Amino acid sequence: MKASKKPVIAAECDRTIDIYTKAAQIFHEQGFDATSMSNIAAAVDLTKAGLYYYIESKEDLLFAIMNYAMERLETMVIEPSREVADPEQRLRSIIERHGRLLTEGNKAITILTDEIEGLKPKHRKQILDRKRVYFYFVRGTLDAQRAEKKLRNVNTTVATFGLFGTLLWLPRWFRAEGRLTSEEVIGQIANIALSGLLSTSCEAQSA
Amino acid sequence: MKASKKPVIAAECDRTIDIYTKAAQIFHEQGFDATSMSNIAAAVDLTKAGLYYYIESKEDLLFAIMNYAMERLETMVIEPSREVADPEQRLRSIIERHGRLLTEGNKAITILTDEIEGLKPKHRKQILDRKRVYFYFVRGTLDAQRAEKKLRNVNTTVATFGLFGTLLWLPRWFRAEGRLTSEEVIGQIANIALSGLLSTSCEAQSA
DNA sequence: TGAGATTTACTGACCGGATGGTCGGTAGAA
DNA sequence: TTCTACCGACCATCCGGTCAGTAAATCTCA
Repeated sequence: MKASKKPVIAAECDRTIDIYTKAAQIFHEQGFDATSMSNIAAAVDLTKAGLYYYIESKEDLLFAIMNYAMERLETMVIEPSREVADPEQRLRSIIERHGRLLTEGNKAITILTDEIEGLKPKHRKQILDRKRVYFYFVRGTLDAQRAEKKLRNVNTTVATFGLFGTLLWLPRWFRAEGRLTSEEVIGQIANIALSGLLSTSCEAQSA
Repeated sequence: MKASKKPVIAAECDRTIDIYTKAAQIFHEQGFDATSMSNIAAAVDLTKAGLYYYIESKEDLLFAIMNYAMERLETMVIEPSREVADPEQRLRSIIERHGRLLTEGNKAITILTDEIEGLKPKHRKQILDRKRVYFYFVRGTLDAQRAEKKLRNVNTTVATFGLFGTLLWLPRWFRAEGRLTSEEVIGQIANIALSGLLSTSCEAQSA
């Protein structure tokens, strides 16, 4: 018999999580296509054949990583932010929580944006559908600001993608060993984004 | 004898430009590693062997595309913007010109950000060095705003990367067939960025 | 002008190596 | 004895790249 009793839902046993994390790390460094299964196997102290005891295929591994990352995004960014009633504070919560996820060590979350092309169409659609929910949630938060007449005169779709650009670019340049801590950087980004989008606080509060 | 008398400077004959453009398009769609040389050859109506009459290697093709893209960035964004004396107007010029390059048809410019890992270290360093010049140019423009006390209380490095994120994310979502024209989108992005970074115009002027 | 030489632009067939994936087997725990 | 976790060896396929050869265009010079 082959692996994965619960094929997709992620977060099974210790070993599986370890494989996801290490694989995500390597995919992040080298890219999905440039990474061989032997690479990953070696990183988790297995042979390639041993690795296939835990996963079904390379594409399946990528899909599992992305599902794992989506779960983290949902539980650590979306769900807590939904609880925030005030739209401005909700926006700040989204930026800060998503920023934290992107700057912490686990690279699964960056795979989510960089390697969708590696998925088969069916799996890709599943992930994109889940991402779309997040997109609408953020855009809806901006629309709510518009209702309160706090939003500048901008198209909310453009504003949302603009914000995502700034956020998702973070892992490409942020270094934990650098001069600024992740909290400092995230705070600054939140301030820039909020003052770029909202007309209320002409000088945003400091982090 | 093999190809390329002027090996790297790009923009040789018609056919070479055609190859660069088509290859950039396919690299953009499928990724560098996922694209085979036969793919590219077929797209320009050649056999793989015929393609190698024009290029030296796959990596060399990527490098040529990136040099070509850097040249366009330098002549169409950096050089004209250097002429703009006022820092705020210079920043707007950078955003608008770079935005235009990113939303027009030629995909070479997006390869520049997405496929650096495909280059050999030596070539990668050359491209990164050239990119760094651009980075310092933009950050310098923000520093100039600070000197004029028009910049909000933000770290200019964070602000620069934040701006790059918004810009470089553009080609991932913008569709020329969509509701908004590229000029409208670029104008909105410029307004958001300028009001996010500068404290002068609390409501930025419309495009 | 035109016959022969050379160059340009290209092809089909081929090669070594790497890759994703499989399979029969096995040590040790339960 | 059965099941879990794993390995060494193997396979078909594909990929980047090469090479010998060639049709047509271009040049050379009597």
